[in-house]
This record gives sequence, C-alpha cells and structure tokens, in this order.
Amino acid sequence: MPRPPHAQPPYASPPPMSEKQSPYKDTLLLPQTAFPMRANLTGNEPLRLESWERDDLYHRIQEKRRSENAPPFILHDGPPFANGDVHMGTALNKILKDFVVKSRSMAGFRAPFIPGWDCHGLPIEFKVAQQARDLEPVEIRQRCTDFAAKFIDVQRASFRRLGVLGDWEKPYLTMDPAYEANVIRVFAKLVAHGCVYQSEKPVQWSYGAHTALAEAEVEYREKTSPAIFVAFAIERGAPAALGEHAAQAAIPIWTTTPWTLPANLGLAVHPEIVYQLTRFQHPDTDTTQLLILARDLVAKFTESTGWTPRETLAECPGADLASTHTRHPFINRTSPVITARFVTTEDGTGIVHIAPGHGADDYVAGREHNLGLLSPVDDDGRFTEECGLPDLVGTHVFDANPKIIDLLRENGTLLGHQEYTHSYPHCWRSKTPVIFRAVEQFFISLDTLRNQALEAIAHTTWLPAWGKNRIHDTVEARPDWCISRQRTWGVPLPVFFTPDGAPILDESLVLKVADLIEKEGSNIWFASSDAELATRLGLPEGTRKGRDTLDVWIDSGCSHAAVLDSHPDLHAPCDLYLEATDQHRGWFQSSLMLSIAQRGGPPYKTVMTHGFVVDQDRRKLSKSEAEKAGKPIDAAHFYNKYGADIVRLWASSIDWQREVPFGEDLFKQVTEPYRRLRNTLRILLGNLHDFTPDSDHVLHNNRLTPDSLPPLDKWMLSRLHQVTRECRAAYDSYDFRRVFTTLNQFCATDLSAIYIDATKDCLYCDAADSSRRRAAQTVIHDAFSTLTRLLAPILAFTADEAWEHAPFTSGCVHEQDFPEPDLAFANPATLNLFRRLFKVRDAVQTAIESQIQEKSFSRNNEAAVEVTLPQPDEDLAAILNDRAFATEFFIIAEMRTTTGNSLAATATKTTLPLCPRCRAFHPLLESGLCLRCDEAIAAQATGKSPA
RNA sequence: GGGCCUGUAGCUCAGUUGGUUAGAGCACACGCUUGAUAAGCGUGGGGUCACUGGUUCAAGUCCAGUCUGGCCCA
Repeated sequence: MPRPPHAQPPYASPPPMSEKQSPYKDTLLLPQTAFPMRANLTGNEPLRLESWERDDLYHRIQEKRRSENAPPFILHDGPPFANGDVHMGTALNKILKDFVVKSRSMAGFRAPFIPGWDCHGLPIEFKVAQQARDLEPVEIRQRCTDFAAKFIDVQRASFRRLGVLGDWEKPYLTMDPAYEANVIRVFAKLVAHGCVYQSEKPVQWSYGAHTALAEAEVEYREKTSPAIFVAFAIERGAPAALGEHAAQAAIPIWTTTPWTLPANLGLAVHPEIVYQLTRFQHPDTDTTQLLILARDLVAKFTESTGWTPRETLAECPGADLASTHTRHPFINRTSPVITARFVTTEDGTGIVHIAPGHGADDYVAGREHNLGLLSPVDDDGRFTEECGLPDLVGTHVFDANPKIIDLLRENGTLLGHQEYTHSYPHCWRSKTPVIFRAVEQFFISLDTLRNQALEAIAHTTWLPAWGKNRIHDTVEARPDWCISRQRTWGVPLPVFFTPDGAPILDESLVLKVADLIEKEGSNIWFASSDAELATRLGLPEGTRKGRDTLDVWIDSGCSHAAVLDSHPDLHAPCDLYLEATDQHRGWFQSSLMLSIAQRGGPPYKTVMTHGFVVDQDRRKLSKSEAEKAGKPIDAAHFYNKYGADIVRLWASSIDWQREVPFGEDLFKQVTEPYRRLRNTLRILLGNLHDFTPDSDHVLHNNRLTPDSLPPLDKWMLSRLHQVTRECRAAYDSYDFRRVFTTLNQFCATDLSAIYIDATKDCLYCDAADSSRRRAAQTVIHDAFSTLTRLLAPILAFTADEAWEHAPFTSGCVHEQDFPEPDLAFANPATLNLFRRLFKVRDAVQTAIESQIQEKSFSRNNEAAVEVTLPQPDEDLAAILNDRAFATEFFIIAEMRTTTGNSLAATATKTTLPLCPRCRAFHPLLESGLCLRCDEAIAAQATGKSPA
C-alpha cells in the first residue's frame, strides 16, 4: 500500500471540521465488532433462550459435569404455590437460586436444578370454589388440578424467561401421584413412630374457609372487639385470708371475646400476684361493689370502668384464692378458681376467664384442673345447643357478642364495656377473624422429634447466621402440629375409622394406601365409597375412610423424601435450601420435622434466607396495594420492559440478607451499570478483531514473559487476577452484590477510564503486530475471557452474547469453567507502584483541568506536565521519566519531574507538534509523522512488523 | 406486648480487630472529545454516619436507652 500524501505541514493543527475525514484514518486499526452497543434485550433474549433450549443446554451441562465426575452441589428448590403470576419476590428467589446454580456449576460442580410447585391447598380450592359452588369432591379436585396446571405453565414460562436454568420439562409437582404416595409413606413413618394422634383440642378455626388453620395460614390484622369487665360472684370457699367480707365479693374478669363466656368453666389467677379485696363505688350510679382483683391493676380498672376504690379491706397472693368457687354470670354453673402461670398483670384484672374449648392456654389449664371442655360452636361459627342459651343457638359468635353484653348488663354483672382495637388473627384466605374452637383433629406430637430437630439445627449452617437462633426458638416453643384439614384439595389423610368411630392408625395400612394412590392417583380416595375402599384394602365391613386432607405444609415438607431421595440426580441431605425469611416457620421447619421422622436427620446442610421485597420507603409491598398505587409488581412487567438481564442485575445488586428495596427507579439505576458492562465488553471485543490467541498471545507464544510486559499491562493483569480472586470468593459466599460492585468498578475505572483510555493510542495506531500492541491485546483478551465468565451467572444472556461474538470462543459461556486467579500475576510491587502513580495522576489531572478551564488548551494530550515529587522515590521517578510510559499513562504530551516539599503538578501547553495520524504531540520525522506512525505505515507497506 | 434483624450523600451500598480529611456506583452541575459516539474522558457540589447518653487520648465502629422500618411470635 503506498503511503498517503502528506498534505499537512508537520506542525499543522488537526484537520478543520469541514474536512470529513483524516487521510490516515484508513491506516488505523479502529475497533471492529458485530456486538451491538444497543442490547435490545426484550427482543433478543427470547431468541437466545430458544437456542439454549434447542441445544438442550441444561442437560448438556449436567452431562459434561457427570462425565467429569464432578462433585455434586444440590440446591433443592422450594416449591412456590401454583396460584398466580410470578411477582418480584418470587422472581428474586428464583434468580438468586439461579445465581447459585450457575456459579457452582462454573466452579466445577455438578449442580442440577429440579424446579417444583406446591399444588394443593386452600388458595387454589378457594378460587375454584368462588367460580362454582356445591360441586362433588372429585369435580372440585379436577378443577383444582386444571387450575394448578395452568399456573404452573404461566410461572414456568416466567422463570424460563428470566434465564433460570433447570429441568423445566420434568419439574416435581406435589399433585403427582408418585409425590402424593411419598407424602403418605412419610405419614406411615410418623404413624410407626407413634407421633400421630387424634384429639379434641382448640385449634385456630376459619369459619370463612370451614377448616382448621396452621400457624402459617394465619395472618394478624387490626380488629375492633368489645372489651368487657364481668363480675363472677363468689359462691363458696371465699379465701379466709381476705376476711369475712370476702364471701359477698365478686371476681371481675376482662375479655375481648364475650362469645366465649358460655364456654367458661373456670377462672385463673397467678399464684404469686397480690390480689386485693376492695370496696368500689361507681360515681354515676352511686352503687358499691366488693371486688377482688390484682393490686397492680386497680388504677387501670378504675380508669376503664369508673369504679373507684373507696376502701381496701385485705390482700393475699393468688395461691390463697385457689379453693374459691364462683357463679357463672348467666348459666347455672360453678366456675372454680384455679392458678396458672400464664396470667399476667398487663391488661384486665389479673384474673383470666377460662374457656378450655376456646384457647390453647385455657385448654392446658382446664385439663390440669379437670374443668372439662365446652365448644358450643359449629363449623360456620354459630352457637350450638350446647351453649346453654336457647336464644343464641344458630347465632354467629360475633353477632352474639352484643346480645351477651346486654344479658350481662341486665343481670348486673357487667362492670365495664369499651371498644378495643388490637391485632387479631385472621384467615389468610377468607380474611375472616379466626376463632379458637375445639374439634376432633389429628396432630403430630413434636415432643418425640423436638430434641433431634434442635440438634440438627445446631449442626446446620444458617445464612445469615442469626437464622439459627430464630428457628431454634420457634421449634423449641412450637405446640403439636395440627395436620388435618376439612378440605378437599389435598392429599387425603390416610386414616380409617372402625364402625364404632375409633381411628385406625396402622403403618402397613397407610403404606397400602400409598401404593394404591401411586397407581391410581389420590382421586381414588375421594371417588370410592367406604365399602369399595375397605374391600380393596382388605378392611372389615363397616370401616369408614377419613374425610380430612393433610395440611399442605406436610406436602411440601416431604419434598426431601419425594424429590431428593427419589430423583436420580439428587440426594438427601442436600447442600442448600434458599427461601425468604418467612420460611423459618414454614418450609424450613416442616421439612426439618418430617426429615427427622423420615431419616433421623435434617434434609439440608445449609439454609440461606433472603428478605422480602419492600417498596423504596422500606414499607411492606403488598400486591393489592401496589396495584392500587399503579406500581407494577409482576416480574413480567419488568422483563418485558427492561429485559431479564436487567432484572438479574438488579437482583445481584441488592443485599439479600435484609429486606429488599424495590421500585421502578431502582431498575433505572441499574441500567447505567448494565450499559457500562456491555460497552466494556464491546470495546474489548472491538480491539480483538485481529487477534488470534494461539499465535498472538504474547505470553502463550513466549514473545514476552509476565515480567517483561509493559508496566501498565503488568498492572492490569495484576488487577484482573485480584478481581478474579475477589469474585470467586464472593460467589463462594453467595455475595453476589460484591461480584456486581467489583466488576462494575473494575470496568468503570480500571478498564475503561484507565487502561483502555491509555492504550487505545497504541491499539489503534501501532503497527498491527508490534509487541506493545500484542501485549495490550493479550491483556484485553484475558480481561474479556475473564469478565464474560465471571459475569455469566448474573448477566446470563449478555455474557453469552458477548462470548459468542469473540472470534476465539466456542460453545456457550455457561458450559465454561470460571477463570482461576493466578497469584503469579498479582504482583504486589506493581500494585504498590501504581498506587503511588494514581496519586500523581490525580494531581496531574487537577493541574490539566485548571488549564483547560482557563482555555490554555482543550485536550488532555496537549499538556506538558511538570510533577514535583515530595520525597526521593527512585522507582516512581524512573517510570515517570520514561517518556513512552508517562505519555501513555497520563495521556499527555510531555512529562518532567523534580523533587520538592509536597506532591504538586503544573501543566502548560506543549510545544511539540501534532502528528496528523495519531493526533498526539510528538517530535516528528521528515515524513511529517511521529516515529511510531512512520514505522506503522512502513510496516503496513511491507506487511512486516517493525519490532 | 415479646424475639430476631435493620438505619452511613437525593437513591443503592462499601467502610477490616475503635486510629489521618467517612468511600464507590447511580442521579445532578460544568467542561472535553466526534477514532468506543443513543458511547468515552475529566472536574465538581453533596454526609450532624437515625437520635440521646456513656466508655476511651480517639467512636460510623464498643455499651445503654429512644425512635424508624422489616420478618416471626402473641
């Protein structure tokens, strides 16, 4: 190629703007790549997804790791409910899981991911029941099956679209007959251990949903209740310690549930609290009354009721009241006084009304003192005959409250009445207040499992670490587990009753049910009559099947048996469970208890929890409220608007250990780093267009050694390996945010602002094969290859797209291994020298900026800089006086150094001429070009490298 | 009401075992560049480290209390 004519004199200014193009432009090696600057994620991601699925990427990766005999890393997917669209919380959970799976896989593990869905339960049955009432069980179950299947498809499509890799064709479903059979087999184990029992106990009952509720199915909301003070007159056994007047006294109680009074069977006092016998007077009516109540609550009682203490006659500890009997205020019955430690002086009178059928504490106390049990309320929450008040039979308990209050007012036992707003348990589905009601239910006794469970908790890793305390405390305090539900959409509770109504709890019979259901599906239980089932299972005539289904927490809590133990790729205990913090009382606990029963140990080695998604003011983000406020919360809105990689980048940028702030603004905030990462990959690719690693990599072809690399390249590789080490460690500890910030800062500062900005002169203008240029390309090659792989778990689509655009890669980035940090490159001397150089650079930039502000010149590379170094620093001075290094590193024309008191820099406009080809200021040759450009042109002409 | 957690620039977050002037990204302002160009570079403003008290030569960091918000439990 002939040299272009030198139209400009050597000292000419840059070509005027009117001139379209420099005559030298064609001789430069400008970046070239087909990797587009604009991502168009929403358009391109689905195409890439298709190609992954066409190539069966998931199974290809599994196969590769299996053939390598890679150690397994098993993350067990907690099944989301198949009852709605994927919202950001669910999306965050799955993306975090995908970060784990992808990063463990690239770290050399065989990391299978078998996604699952929780299909049974009230949420679905409720929605189906809303559409059609009074259906036969089998019909309800069919509709529920269809409903669940529909949302499994919806959710699966979302999870896939988000780039989550897994065996989506073969997920586990808790409604699969094989899964249901395994649930029943775990139940058989529980029966064999003798932990299953039937009992009439107060349970949290939803009259709206017609079923008992588990703890996890209850939510607390504000409710206003009537709070009343009721006098129980002393009938006999007045405590001698309170003197002769005590016999005429009454004992006041305080309650916010007047409807439980018909079931009252006693009063409880604390044995050590001091009670006083006091004469009260009411200022409104001028009546007086002798009352016994806790000394510390007299003032509050007066404040609430107006009854004013006139004379305190005596006092005694609660223990002395224990033999007293009182008269029920409106039923012809005696209510004995008992002592109980749960009584407090927080509210009320220090005396608690005991209805053993309507409260957990009451039940226990009632049993201890043989008070009996009354639960005169039916499934709808209406009073039954048993309530003892014919007028109230058929009345809903909350409608009965005012009637009971009227009754008390009329018979003079009502001492006070206020409205009281408190947080009260509600059914999570029907949103109705929960009532405590004693019904025959099945329970799992946790006492047999508790110690082993606590032991397992101690030996499990909890992330964050405070999770251990939390689950320990909940397991320690947890009451027996009510597992029966009076619902249709669930795994049948596999219990039969003898003709006289006794439950048959027999392991082998339960196992037979499991086999039957595995073969024919659980509908067989509902479709068959008692007689048919009895015949098939060889039971005597007259045997009846149970009508209940199992708590859904049993379903998902059995996944370690139904999935980990059963799937060929998996095993129990697995390495990791990863869910939101609410699962400490949900899945983590149900899985643990059932795994203890099943295998005597925990199902997991590590449990990681992440916070809930909250809005930007750190307020709870509820779906209905967000929609009202016009704030979208569905994952689809975001991946359709911004792309899955933006959602993923957001997920990597948050701190999963606490609540996760979320809002559309935060998405916009993450698009800027995305562009930076993408453009960095693009400029790296652009500068590798003529680079073939085999022949051009200066370290692979031994053209240079790590030690003989130019200093800037040495520094860049040191940083690269430092960054690699940091990201690998961050992935190992699930600290994805650290990966994100490390890589973002590395791209922004080290690569973009420093390295590429400085070396692009060499990359564009040097002869193609100059050592200096090949060294820079070598660094850029390593940086690209490292960056794409370290980014791959997070930017699943973009990293693969970039990988594909590199001329020297093959396959998919997700099948690659992570880069290994090589400490041979992490050169402390170089890093240290550059630390000092960056301080100089700051001073130099400030000096140049002030000259640019004063219009002395306008571009960095016009500057001639004089630097004053504070103390003798030979290494620093030597490198600063190396013209080639200094002009490249600072992107300036000239550098001189002196020593002085403190670090300082001054800049002036250079007197050197402008090289028209590289637009840098250098001494020029007769050709009109600087030495480097002259040689580059010559090399192009001969096709040979100058050096 | 109880348990656990949380609070650092407008926003998202760093801040080692207490030790110089509390850092980064986003956003903002100004400037350069038109050979990374719907990109890139430079400079800059912006913080009573939730509040109060304590320990200490020294506190964002340790202690106590208050407040905020979250999860769980009642």
